Amino acid sequence: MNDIKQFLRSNALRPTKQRIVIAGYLFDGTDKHVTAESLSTELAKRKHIISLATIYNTLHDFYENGLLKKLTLSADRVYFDTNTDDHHHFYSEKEQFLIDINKNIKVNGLPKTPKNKKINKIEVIVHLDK
Amino acid sequence: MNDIKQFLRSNALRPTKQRIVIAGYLFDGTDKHVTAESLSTELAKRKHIISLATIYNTLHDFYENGLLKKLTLSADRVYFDTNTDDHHHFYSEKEQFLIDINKNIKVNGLPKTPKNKKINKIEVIVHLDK
DNA sequence: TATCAGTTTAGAATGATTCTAAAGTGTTGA
DNA sequence: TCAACACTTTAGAATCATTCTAAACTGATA
Repeated sequence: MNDIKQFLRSNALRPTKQRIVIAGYLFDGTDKHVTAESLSTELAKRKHIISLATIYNTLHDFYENGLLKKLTLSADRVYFDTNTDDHHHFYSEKEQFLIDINKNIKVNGLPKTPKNKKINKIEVIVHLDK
Repeated sequence: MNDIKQFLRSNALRPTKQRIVIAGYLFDGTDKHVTAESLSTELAKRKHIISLATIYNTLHDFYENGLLKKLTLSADRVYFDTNTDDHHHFYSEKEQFLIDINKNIKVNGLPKTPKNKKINKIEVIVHLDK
């Protein structure tokens, strides 16, 4: 609890009740993939009712501070990943199935980066099913 | 024109005025990336006013028939690619910058596919800038 | 050429996300 | 300790890409 407060402060985020609850859930030591909706549902189960607006705000605040990764898996919703290490994903849109690939993947044969551009990240998505 | 009709028929798509115009634009021999919106704008420039609903319908019809690839680049809109070969992309969300990587990319070190699943496709997105 | 299934379309509906502006709350300095 | 203020939260409205609806239209076929 105080760890969480410190953790938020150290990321220049005021430790409000809501952020403490959300951070407590997200950063409990196990990797998680969430959407605004799934996070809301999960917190509601735990009797923490936080407005969707705040959930969106908080996910973005955490993302802006590098505490979450944003995943681009399908065009209909945004996923956030608590595992911020370089890693990739197996994904089945049909089944909303999403698992980390933590093994060291190598992408070989990339052409040179376009002029005046820098690579921000390389995302490998292994789509399952169709 | 008759080629286009034949082309559509051979894909079990009735060659309507609208589909002929859209196919004529999309499959003119140069690779293209479009969204429903950009396609609509591009056709309007050519004095072809086609309803957005039809543009969405047609893009999906073409996609379902394997004439287009669907790209998952950002969560706010769907991109379609006339290049249906296996290939990947450089992408800058900020600049709406999108180019094909046609070189033979190899992804090494993938773990084994989850039980009872089959890989549909592997998508590599090289994100530029942030 | 009449018929009908397949298409197109305007406009409404949907659903994720963002915005607004008013009320609430950490933080800080005295 | 507390006043004051900047930062947050929130309900509800707004936005925007996309899908749906159901009525009008049009290729294909006999």
